[in-house]
This record gives sequence, structure tokens and C-alpha cells, in this order.
Amino acid sequence: MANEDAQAESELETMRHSAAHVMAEAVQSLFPGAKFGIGPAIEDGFYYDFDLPRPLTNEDLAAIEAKMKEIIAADAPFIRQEATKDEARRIFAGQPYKLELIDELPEDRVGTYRQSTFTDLCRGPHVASTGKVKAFKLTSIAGAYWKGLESRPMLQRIYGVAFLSPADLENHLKLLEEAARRDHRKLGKELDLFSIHEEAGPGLVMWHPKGGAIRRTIEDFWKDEHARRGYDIVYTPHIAKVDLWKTSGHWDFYREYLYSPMKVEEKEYIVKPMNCLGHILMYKTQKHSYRELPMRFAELGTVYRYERSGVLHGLTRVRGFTQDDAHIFCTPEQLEDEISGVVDLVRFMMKTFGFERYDLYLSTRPDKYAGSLEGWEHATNTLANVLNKMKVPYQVDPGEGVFYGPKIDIKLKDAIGRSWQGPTIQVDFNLPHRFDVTYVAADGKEKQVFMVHRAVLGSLERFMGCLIEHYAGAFPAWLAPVQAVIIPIADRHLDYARKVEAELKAEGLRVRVDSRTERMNAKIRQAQVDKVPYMLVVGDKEQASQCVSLRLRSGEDLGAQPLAAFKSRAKNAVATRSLEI
RNA sequence: GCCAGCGUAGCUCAGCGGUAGAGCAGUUGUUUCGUAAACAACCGGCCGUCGGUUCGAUUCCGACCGCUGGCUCCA
Repeated sequence: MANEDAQAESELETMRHSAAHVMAEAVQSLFPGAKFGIGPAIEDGFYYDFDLPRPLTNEDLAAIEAKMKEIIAADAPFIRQEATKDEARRIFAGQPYKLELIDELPEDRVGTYRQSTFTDLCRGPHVASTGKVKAFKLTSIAGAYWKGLESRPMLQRIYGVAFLSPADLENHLKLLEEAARRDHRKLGKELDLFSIHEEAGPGLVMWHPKGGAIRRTIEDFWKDEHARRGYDIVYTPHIAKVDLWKTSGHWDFYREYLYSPMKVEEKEYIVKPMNCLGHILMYKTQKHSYRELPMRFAELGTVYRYERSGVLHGLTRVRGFTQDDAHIFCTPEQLEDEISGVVDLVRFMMKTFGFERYDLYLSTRPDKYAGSLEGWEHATNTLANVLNKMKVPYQVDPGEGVFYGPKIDIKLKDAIGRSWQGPTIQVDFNLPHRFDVTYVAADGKEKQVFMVHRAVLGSLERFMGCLIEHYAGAFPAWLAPVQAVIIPIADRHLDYARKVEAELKAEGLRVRVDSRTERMNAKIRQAQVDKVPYMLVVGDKEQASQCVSLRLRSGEDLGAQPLAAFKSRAKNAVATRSLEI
């Protein structure tokens, strides 16, 4: 079974790669003189980079697609031929990018594939003939640097998606539509959650009352849970003297993300790009015994980083964001328990927010690193041990750790299967060394602490963006900005509606009355559009019997029930953070 | 930052070298209604900003700002 899957997988990948060649042939025939970069298969499809005499338009895309269909209909075989590098250089004369690739290949002989009149430098494999390229669609045009280097020319990249059957392609296109429907930028506007303003600056988020309600709920929950698990909640200022960042090394290594210093009484200050230094200073105000450790400082700390304008994106890539940060100071012996505690917290949080699936990655020591080899080994083993002991499956990313320590990254899968960068747990050998962060061990000697940075949600902005898309804006009751709308049928029911509102508010529920002079149907529609979990219809019947008629966001009409019954239902859903309403 | 596309009313979008339109939202009036949109009237735009071409620019050209898709990077 697994074998069949793997086979289908590689068949699909081969076909996608062949689709890239078909596209290249189409481009060659439509744009004689085109120069070719590379054209690999990627997740869901393929791309090819071209150097063309003019920018491509969407009309070109349609023309290329039509040409590709002709090529596929012609069903020309893919023919593999090996060539010496000299032969290859003759074949690809006039193709500077290909020549560059040939020069870089370690082998003496290189592979070429030809279909019809188009020949490409390629290791293969390919499908037997162009007719085997099945359901595909060209999706977008983008600029891409040759070899991803900003110093090299920018080529035009055409992306396409390709699948083994039209049904699969159709499914994929549906998924893209679904993703567009869930887009947090669109929903953020429609549900009145947040805004970003040109006047204020790109990448700077304003949380409106409704987004604010969600955020406060998350923050309160987060703080309570952290306090419960032995973290101390702390607060640090938004600016600090630049010297601090010189000591830490950020001024040298992280400069491109830092905002320019501002001068205050002849001293230079910067807006903080991270929270750790404040926590270190706090730790260092006293000498600490090993008996006091571990110490866990947690802060919802807002940081600012300069991001180039082209990379900003809704809530997921911004210039000011609030990390759900914490730093754990502990002894080497305590590291395992601490990591284990963090992983447990991560799992609890993910479950609570409704993420069932996630992938863990353990990133190990890169070539350039800070700290001692033993330290790295101890920390890396500890991270791996914890995951093994907790029976949490993970993948190793060799050499992908940050220079200051190994880390565990967790990628969340949302409701439609997309991955999001989520929790991260990083051991840091650099800062304790640079700031001389120590504790007094049992033998009376000062030792350097082990320091762990960790964020469970990542940043509130990005996490909320992810939540919005995960739930498509239909939040579970505990998170919903408005948990219930009370809908009076006629104006004479307003007083009763207000009474219901007051009672529910007294229970801490977020409710409001739709008092507009609208018909009930319009009010229900509005509540549906706003994705409010509970709608409480009140008319003559309900008023007489002290009831509410409960309609759920799902469309289910549960009929009249005593107000007390709804109260306990809603309170329970909120208190248990139920994912069901 | 780079490449490409886009920027028209609060929102979603039409339109166009002769000076701007729809739906929704908003306001007002009428309606008081039983599970996804009552009816009517009204209000609303320096057509992103700044230059240029033109008798005339929202429309064509350029620069800038912002957004979108990528490259690159990341919480």
C-alpha cells in the first residue's frame, strides 16, 4: 500500500516534470529566442523559468496553455540521450543558463531529453510521451531570480498545476477556491476584525473591537494557562538602548531587521525586535541558586522588525507583532523536563484551538554555531529524547538549527490541510554566554544557565490569521467575538430582549441585541453572515414563557427553551472551550 | 528590495480621451413581521498621489505610495 502510494507519487512527480518540458516547448515555439532556466516539479505542479524578450501577460498564459494542449495531442515521445559536456555545450549553445548548469555538473556525461523539436538538459526521468501529460492548468506568472540570487538576472517563472486525472485537478482548483474563501484578509474585513492602513504604515495592524475580543480571549487564556504551568508573567519596555543589542550580537547579525536608532538625551535607542534581553536583565538582577531554577518568564511582548515591503502579507507577515514569548532559565539536568513541559503545553494549546494535525521538525547544528560542541550535543539529544519519550513523531532537519542552538519547530495543519508555522522551541547558547547568565550550582561554582526561547502560538497576529482561516471565520463559541445575537421579532419585544441581554452579559457572555427596525429574517441573515454561533429569537411566545428560541449558526433550529437552559449551554461551551457549539 | 499585475463611493465591482455608474452598507420615512435580504426616497467619489502628453486625462505616459502573486526571508 505504502509502496503503491510512493509509486503513484513518483509517477505524478514525473508527469509534472514532463509537463514543465511541454510548457518549455510551447514557450519556445511562441517565443523564438527564449532562454531557458530550470523547470522542476513542485508540490501540486511545476514551474519553468524563462528569459524572454518581453513581460508575459495573462493572454500569453492562455496561448501557452493552448500550445501545450497541441503538443500533448501530438504525443511525441520523450527521448533520452546522454552527451559529453562538450556535446552538450554545442546542443545548448546560445542558452547561457543551461551552459552554466552544464559547467556545474560534476559528471562527465550529462542527460538530455528531447520531445519533438525541443531538447532540454535533464536528468529525468520523464513519461514515455507528451500524451501522458494529463490534467494541467497554468496558474500564474512571477518573477524569480536565477538560482534565487538577487545578484542574478530575474527570469519570468510560469507556475502550473498538474494531476493524473481531471477530477484531481478539479479538486485542487476547488481547494484553491476554498482557500480564497477563507482568506483572513478578506474575512478580517468582512467580519470587522482588523485593518491595516496606508496612512499608519504597511505591516502595522489595528485590532477592531471584534478582533480585539478574540485577541483578549486568547491572551487571557494564554496567561492563565502559563501561570498554571509555573510561568511568571512579565512585562518589558518597547525600546531599549542600542548597546544592549550590540552586546547580544543582534546589532551585527540581525541588523537588516532592526529599525534605525532614535536619539534620546544623546543616547541611541531602538525599538525591540525581540523580548529576550529584557528577560535576561531581569534574571540578572539577583544571583540565582540552582535551587531556584527553573525560572520561566513569559511575556506577550510586542516587537518590531523591518520586513522588506514585498514580503508583507495580511496578518502572517507584518512589521509589528506580539510574540507569545517565554524564556526558561534552567540547569542542564532540568532541560529535559523543561522541554517536555513545553511540548506538553504545545500539544494542549494546539488541541484547545482545534488543530488536530501538526508536524514536528528537529533542527540540528549548522556549520556555523555558537557554544560548545558538548552543549549542542546535550541539548540536541535532550530535544530528541523528549520527543521519543513522549512518542511524538518528528523529522530531523540536519544542519537547519539557528546558529545559537538546536530547535523544535511545529507546523500546524489547518482545516483544509495547509501548513502554518506554529510553535517553536529553541535552546540558546549565545545569549547566556554574551550576557554571562549564570546560576550557583550545588558545588558553589557559578555555571552558565541553559536558556530556552519558546513561543507556542508564534505571534498573536499570525496565529489569529491562521485561526481565521482554519475556522473560515466561524469561531467556536469561546472565541467568537459575538457569542449570541438576540433577535426581537417586533419592537414590542425589545424590552424583553434587553432583559435577556443583561442576564447573559452578567454571565460574562458576549451578546448583543439586534434592535434595528428590520424583519426577523434580515436579522437572522445578518447574524449568519457575521458567523455568530447562537441566535436567540424572542417574540410573544418567548416573552410569555421566559424562553428564547435558539437557532445555531449551522442553521439548526432548536426551538424554544428556557433562558436558563441556553445560559448553561453557552456557559458550558465557553468554559470547556468546546469546538462544538 | 526585485519582476509582473492591480488601485473608481464605507464594501464588492462596472465604465471611459469630452468631466462617473450599479448592488450592498449608511440616513430618513413607511412596515411590526416567526428562522438567510420588506418597500421607498435620500446621502455618498480630487477615479491612490505627484508630474507629463493633450484644447481637454479618471482614461494615455512616467515617478512615487499601497495592495496582490512570486523571488528572497520569517514569528
